[in-house]
Amino acid sequence: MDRQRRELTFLHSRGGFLRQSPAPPPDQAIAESSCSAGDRKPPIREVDFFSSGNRSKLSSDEEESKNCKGRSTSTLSDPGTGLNLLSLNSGTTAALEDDPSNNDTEMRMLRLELERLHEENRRLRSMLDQITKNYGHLQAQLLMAMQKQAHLNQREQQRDEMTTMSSPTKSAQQLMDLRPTCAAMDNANDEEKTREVSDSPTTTMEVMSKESDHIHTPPLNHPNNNHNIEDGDRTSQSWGSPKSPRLEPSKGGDEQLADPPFRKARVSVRARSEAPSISDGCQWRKYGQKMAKGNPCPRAYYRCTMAVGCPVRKQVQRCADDKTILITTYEGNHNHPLPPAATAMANTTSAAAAMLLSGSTTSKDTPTSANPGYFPSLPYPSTMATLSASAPFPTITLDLTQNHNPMQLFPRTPPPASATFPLPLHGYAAQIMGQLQHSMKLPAMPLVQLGVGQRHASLVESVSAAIASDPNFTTALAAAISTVMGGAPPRNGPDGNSNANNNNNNNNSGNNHFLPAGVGVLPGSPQLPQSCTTFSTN
DNA sequence: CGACTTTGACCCGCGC
DNA sequence: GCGCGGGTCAAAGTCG
Repeated sequence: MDRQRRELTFLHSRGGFLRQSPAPPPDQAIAESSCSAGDRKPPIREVDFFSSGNRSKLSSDEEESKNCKGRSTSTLSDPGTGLNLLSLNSGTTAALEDDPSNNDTEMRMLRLELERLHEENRRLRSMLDQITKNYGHLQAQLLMAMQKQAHLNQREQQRDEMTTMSSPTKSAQQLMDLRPTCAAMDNANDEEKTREVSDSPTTTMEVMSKESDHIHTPPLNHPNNNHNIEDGDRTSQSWGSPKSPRLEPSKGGDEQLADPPFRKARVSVRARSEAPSISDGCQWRKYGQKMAKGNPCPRAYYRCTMAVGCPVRKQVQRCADDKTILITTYEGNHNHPLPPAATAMANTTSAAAAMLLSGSTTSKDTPTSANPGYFPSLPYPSTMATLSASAPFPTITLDLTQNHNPMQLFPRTPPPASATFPLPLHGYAAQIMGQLQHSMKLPAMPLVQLGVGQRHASLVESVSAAIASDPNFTTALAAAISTVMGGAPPRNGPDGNSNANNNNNNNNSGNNHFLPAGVGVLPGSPQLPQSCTTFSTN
């Protein structure tokens, strides 16, 4: 646990890199085999760490490097472990220098081997860069295609409604209802987006974020949409507040507005916490509290105040059955950089939301409401991650309250071939899975980029299987959350979340571990597509 | 004084 | 149409 915490802390501090790095290669398991299980380190992290010139990690890993010394020679001979081998360089070099018995020939061979591995590493990294670029281009193209399709559908429906509706006021309302998405789908915007995609030197994730904003919410940072920032309190209604009628026309009508990217998903996380709150690193302001039916504990409503107009909200409530369980709900996408402490949670839950949304694409017509498990036929325990499309929102529940033994909980049957984590999951999910793989020390899950045509169907199964079948996912998620919770001393920092007068369980959560500006901040993550993280009330 | 919490009122969707 | 419940608003109060 301490190790996981340390790694996650490191992940936070190295957030910028991690978010720009694709998921670990499938041969990670092979690469990790060069050290004993206890010495395993995510190899790609090490490589990038080396290249980034950050030496502090060296000292922290000095002991592990020493542990690897004895094995360095034999390990070096494995050409398939190039990435990881570089992490042993210091130990290897030290071993070579410390042992005068090595003859020159052996030294030369080892150095040659080292150089070869360096070269191979460079080659692999360039390949990785290329793949990342291609991936970004494909994502952009896919999104643009989806947007155009949605735009066409919208215009069709708009035309239909204009002809069928006799009431002028109703028609006007319809037009208003469609405003957010129509504005986002404007041709001018399309052109601009095209330019963004093709010309912008931003990272893939940044492109994705911009695209997501165009799709799901009026782009908050768009000069033509400043009203959304100024009108921040209303943003939730404009992008589909539960009580908002604006997106309701999709109900019972065409499925165009129910297109997955426009649907609102929830990610529900149940976490056991004696503390009054879960510190997720964000800054929240309480704007309401209600007594929910069937629960003696009030439900508190919070709004993200880290940026003006940030549409993210969360609900916090204790479980009626077990008051040590905190059920917290996040909704919406941050429109601002997140501190590292918040990034882990945001990324994880966004990934879960993305999974859910992707999965709900093809299953929206299936009767899932009464079924707590989205895929009841799965042969895996689904107690830790449950997908549900129950009204009004599809919800994914991550139950972190159960004390799972990762060894025992490995799927009784091997995951099906589809239990992969497709990259098109908005990128982040794959990254997070990569991170989780690191922290879970799992054999690498194959990351398969599916073709667009087979995306959704496979996605549903893949994601569900990946989550439901792999308790380590939520175990690592729990580790991440416990890092946030445990690593955050109960203080009322600059976030201003003073709970002294909070006589309820409304925890607010706000302790921020702010780093200097830009350090470890994920530029893209706040705009994750439909990242609605819900600590659900079930 | 600004930021935050509290809390009653209000809005809206939904079911009957 | 009405009532219920979830979600939000906004004025008043609190705190540092």
